[in-house]
Amino acid sequence: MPELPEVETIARGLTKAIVGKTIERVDVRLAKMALAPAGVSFAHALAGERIAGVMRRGKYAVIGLRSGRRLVTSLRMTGRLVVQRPGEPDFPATHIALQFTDRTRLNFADVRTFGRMRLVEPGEEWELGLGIEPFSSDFTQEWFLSMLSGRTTPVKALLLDQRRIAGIGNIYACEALWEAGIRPSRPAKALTKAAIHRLHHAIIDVLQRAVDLRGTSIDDYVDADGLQGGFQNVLAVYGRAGDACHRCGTLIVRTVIGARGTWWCRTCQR
DNA sequence: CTGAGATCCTGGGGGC
DNA sequence: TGCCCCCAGGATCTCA
Repeated sequence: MPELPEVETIARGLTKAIVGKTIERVDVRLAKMALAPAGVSFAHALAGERIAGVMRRGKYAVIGLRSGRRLVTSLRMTGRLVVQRPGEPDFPATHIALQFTDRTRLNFADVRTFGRMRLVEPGEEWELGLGIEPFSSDFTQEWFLSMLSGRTTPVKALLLDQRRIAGIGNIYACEALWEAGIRPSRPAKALTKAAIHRLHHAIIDVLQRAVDLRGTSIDDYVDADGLQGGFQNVLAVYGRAGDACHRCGTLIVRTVIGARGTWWCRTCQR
């Protein structure tokens, strides 16, 4: 599932690969994945546009266009944005293909077809309700403390809520809670100030280490060049049910919180 | 405001 | 070994 580190890696790769290129035509093979504008106008609106830059916001990849419009892409679970060179076959399950004038293509592929692209007009607010960036100066210990305070919700569910913090998904929520030594089901208001500070630090640390390793490739994720990340090799808990905790040797367990698989250590996370 | 549940899909895993 | 069935999972919406 592409989360902040994966989308950041994709955005950086796309910056190198497609900035300055001009879109010649767009093939929308699965209409529902081009959310707006609906119908053929999506492809028509993009034809002739030039790529100005690529950035990330939360788990969204934002492709900036010379006109000031932005192509906002949500990858959901299995979406991929991969650049194809001339002569290379389309990536499997490509549902939207941006063909550039130099014959390279940007393929938006998604086996489960949950991903979406949306063309946003200049000045149009698309990120209303999206929470703060973990790497921004807004993500302070004080803000985090007040966000968690008084809530009976399991702390893990709050980490996954994109309206509060943008970019954390299931993998990095599990990993950060392990690093901070906090039980994922713990009601947020039951955390000590010291624990909240540890978690704040762990979130930034885990996300930064994952960005440095170009993301986590478990099932589907690959970067803009089709390459896998490296963080799957250093995961502490995610997907490790039955394996020994790196810290204490206790076997990692999998439980369900908020309908999400949750991996953690019963000994070091309290 | 908050939480629960449904929805969308399909590859892959589990069960028999 | 082979086949069928079930279901995870992010964002969004509805409902209590």
